[in-house]
Amino acid sequence: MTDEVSTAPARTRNRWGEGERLRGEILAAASTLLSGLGGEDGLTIRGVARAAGIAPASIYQHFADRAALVRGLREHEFARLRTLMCDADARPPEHDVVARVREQLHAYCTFAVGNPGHYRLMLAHRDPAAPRGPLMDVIAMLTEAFERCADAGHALRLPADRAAVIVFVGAHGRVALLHSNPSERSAQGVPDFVDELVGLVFA
Amino acid sequence: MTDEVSTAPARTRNRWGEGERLRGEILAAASTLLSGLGGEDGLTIRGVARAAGIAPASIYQHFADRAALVRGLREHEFARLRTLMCDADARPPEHDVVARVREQLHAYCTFAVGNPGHYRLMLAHRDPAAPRGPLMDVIAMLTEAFERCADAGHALRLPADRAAVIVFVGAHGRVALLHSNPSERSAQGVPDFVDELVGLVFA
DNA sequence: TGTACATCAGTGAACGCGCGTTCACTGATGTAC
DNA sequence: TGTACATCAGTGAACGCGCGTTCACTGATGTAC
Repeated sequence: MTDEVSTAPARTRNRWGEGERLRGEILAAASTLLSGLGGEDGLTIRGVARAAGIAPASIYQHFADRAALVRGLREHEFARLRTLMCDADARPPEHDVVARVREQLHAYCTFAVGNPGHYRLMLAHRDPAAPRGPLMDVIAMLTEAFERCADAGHALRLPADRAAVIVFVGAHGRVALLHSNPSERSAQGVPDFVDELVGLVFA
Repeated sequence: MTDEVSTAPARTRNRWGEGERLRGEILAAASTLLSGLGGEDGLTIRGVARAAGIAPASIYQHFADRAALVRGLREHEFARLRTLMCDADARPPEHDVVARVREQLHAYCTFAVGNPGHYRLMLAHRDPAAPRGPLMDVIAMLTEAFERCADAGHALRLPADRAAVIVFVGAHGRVALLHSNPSERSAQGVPDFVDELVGLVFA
């Protein structure tokens, strides 16, 4: 049993004008912490401070309170997800529109499966200010992708926006179920499920 | 602002041999409490005791610890859900097998939409002892219902068990999304979504 | 029928803990003159 | 170039709080004789 305190080896402070760097380190530490956690709970100011090797009080120079920290982390992770999905969309040949929608969804699922804590945080949070928030971006990306499919002659059984919602919701359900049941180690079932679902929306 | 302590008006204790009744009262109080909550967190021993009008220590006569209380509540709610789904299945004329599968799903969604806290508790919990737990019962019911449809000549685009999983996962995803986004007040979207989904699995 | 005792339902007070947050501080690094 | 001062990054110690859990208890109700 190692002493966790002693493993943090006297962090050297940032130089003048580089105080903002700690903000990034705090988010990184919180992100790491979240990986070993089920969700937002357990993500405490003190815990993040421990993980970052700083004093709890130091966090308040960059985040007004715990809620602000969680908000910051949430935006941070949404940005990451968007990047992953864009990359995935660009991976197949441009004309293979069906492969592109599949890749987007697989990227989404890979992120969700690989980062349960982050995923929960991103979806479970309620922000009265931003009603649907960044999730709409994801659905919009999928809607566009399905529209491209329809334009390319791949007939849909529903309007593109409905198809996007159905597939997104299905993927979310599948992942959420996987997360709520860790004994189901076969994350492999997820892409298969998604492909099955995508198959259903095409005529 | 009323004093919450004074509103609990000197509970009269149960009579000899009726000590088990308090167990039910505790579960009922916890259930009520959960209705006003997002999930398991905030469901505290002390909070439940307050809601039930008893001393925190009294809970330990019926539940070994907080985990046992949560477990008890969970089983309690799963039993409720199963009953609702069975009732729903029996509502349409027996030969209308498609209506019966729809009704089951609507019952499921109605419960989930109307009881966010309970629903989260039921799905989010991890019990290494019972790998998939009572959720499998639900999926088994749906599989049976789809098999009845297939037998009655309503052709499926997938095997009955896959159809059940797809539809269940989709419904779960839809509900989970509704819960994570309380500004979406139109719970009406849920049954429509489910019907859309059911429509997709039939040829 | 009394009466001593066992059993039951439930409690009050205390414990140690980790939490979020505040506040006055320390010491290094930059700037003005 | 020195030196006084401002600014920065970050801290240590303390606060009050609600939590889970324990333990010795209280008082009512049943049972044995």
